Amino acid sequence: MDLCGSSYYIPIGMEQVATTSRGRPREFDPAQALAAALQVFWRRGYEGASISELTEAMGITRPSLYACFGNKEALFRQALDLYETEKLCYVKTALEAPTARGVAERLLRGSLAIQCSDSEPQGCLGVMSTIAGVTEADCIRDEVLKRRASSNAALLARFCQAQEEGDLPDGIEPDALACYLSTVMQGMAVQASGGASRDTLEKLVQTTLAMWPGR
Amino acid sequence: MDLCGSSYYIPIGMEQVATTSRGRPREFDPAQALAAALQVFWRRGYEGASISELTEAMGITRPSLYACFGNKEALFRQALDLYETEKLCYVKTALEAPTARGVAERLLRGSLAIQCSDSEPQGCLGVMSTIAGVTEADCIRDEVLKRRASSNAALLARFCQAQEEGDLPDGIEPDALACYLSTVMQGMAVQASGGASRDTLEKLVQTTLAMWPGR
DNA sequence: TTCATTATATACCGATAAGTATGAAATGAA
DNA sequence: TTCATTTCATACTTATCGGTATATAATGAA
Repeated sequence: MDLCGSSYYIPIGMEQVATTSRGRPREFDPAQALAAALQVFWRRGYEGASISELTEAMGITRPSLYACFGNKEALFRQALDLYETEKLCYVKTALEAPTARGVAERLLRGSLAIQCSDSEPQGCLGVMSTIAGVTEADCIRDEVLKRRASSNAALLARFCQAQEEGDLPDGIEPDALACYLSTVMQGMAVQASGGASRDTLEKLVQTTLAMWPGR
Repeated sequence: MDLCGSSYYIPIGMEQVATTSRGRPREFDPAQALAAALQVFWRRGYEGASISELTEAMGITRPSLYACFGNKEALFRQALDLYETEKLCYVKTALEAPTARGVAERLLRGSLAIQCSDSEPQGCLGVMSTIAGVTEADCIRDEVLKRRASSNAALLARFCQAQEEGDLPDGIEPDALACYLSTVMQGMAVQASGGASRDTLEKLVQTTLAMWPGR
């Protein structure tokens, strides 16, 4: 796979900036095409998204897709990257909340906001990609699980800090709480995928917070 | 589609019992074959399970599958029926617990037991089938959502009763609690699909119960 | 035995999947 | 202009999908 030349993603360690290309100029914007691909993966899942559907949504031809993004799997990874930076950025700020309960509230509300957008698919791309593809590309599943694990680690670290600050509910360990909160968020994604309304999920967030000891 | 004669599933309203057939006798046990099919659907999801994989696991040929079960979708529905009667039977007894908290505990533990079997796939067939197939056979998704809704209705009814008995946590409505509990169980299924260990899920159940007000 | 009936095995069908070969078109460099 | 380079458009490849046609084998009934 040759990703040199004027390819969109500049190989690591190339001293020569690849913005000035020599041959025929590309007629589409890779960033825009990738955003369109993300929407398709988000709606259909990895296996459910066919190359034909992707190219149509991206407004490019099949060989252009392969030349620019490598193959379906590589395209999906790049879509995942975009999803993380654009949609999961709320996680970082959520972890900066002053209390453990505040972290939970920000995470739940952030998750709600993504999954109930009127203009975007319902549900969570990550949850879809681990569940849907129990068979499929195992590497896809592993990739998503790896990213999820790193996110969980950050949450765990935050709750460890909370424990030191005496900020956790009685008798609950940081890892247990992190796992619990992740689970609720993943359950929320399942609800959203199933077509749950924004009101339903709003109420779900409220209920979860109501169950959280020590308002 | 002709399902008469000695077919396994006797058409409704046939006065003539179909157990005594006339032609060549079937060489496999439909119930056993269906159980094998369930395992495949459970591991792979509806779309992920190919007819070839199904027939191999069922130990029958392709035309036998179609003759006996109709088609892939009909086979899946029958597998769902089997899943409900064999794997989801714990729901019924769970609802008979004396307190709302007892209902939750039985549901969570029952769910745990299914999803952590050593001999069977991890995760929940129902959750897989709604998430995985956001694209795929919409009718499959709708079917599973319909069954889930009926199960949710039963849970809601039980929590309404609990409310009358003054058995609900303060300030929490029956529908909110039912939705919350369903969500946690669905999140558990996501965790299980992702390979979470039995210990992890045990702890998750404990944490969820610890969050439940009023021991 | 003869025949209608049902199940089996094999080989096939059209559709679609992911991925690619090939030649024309558009650029910068020489 | 000439040429190496890169993109684009069309058409193709191989594999697999769900589903079926067809012929043969095994049974009960007449």
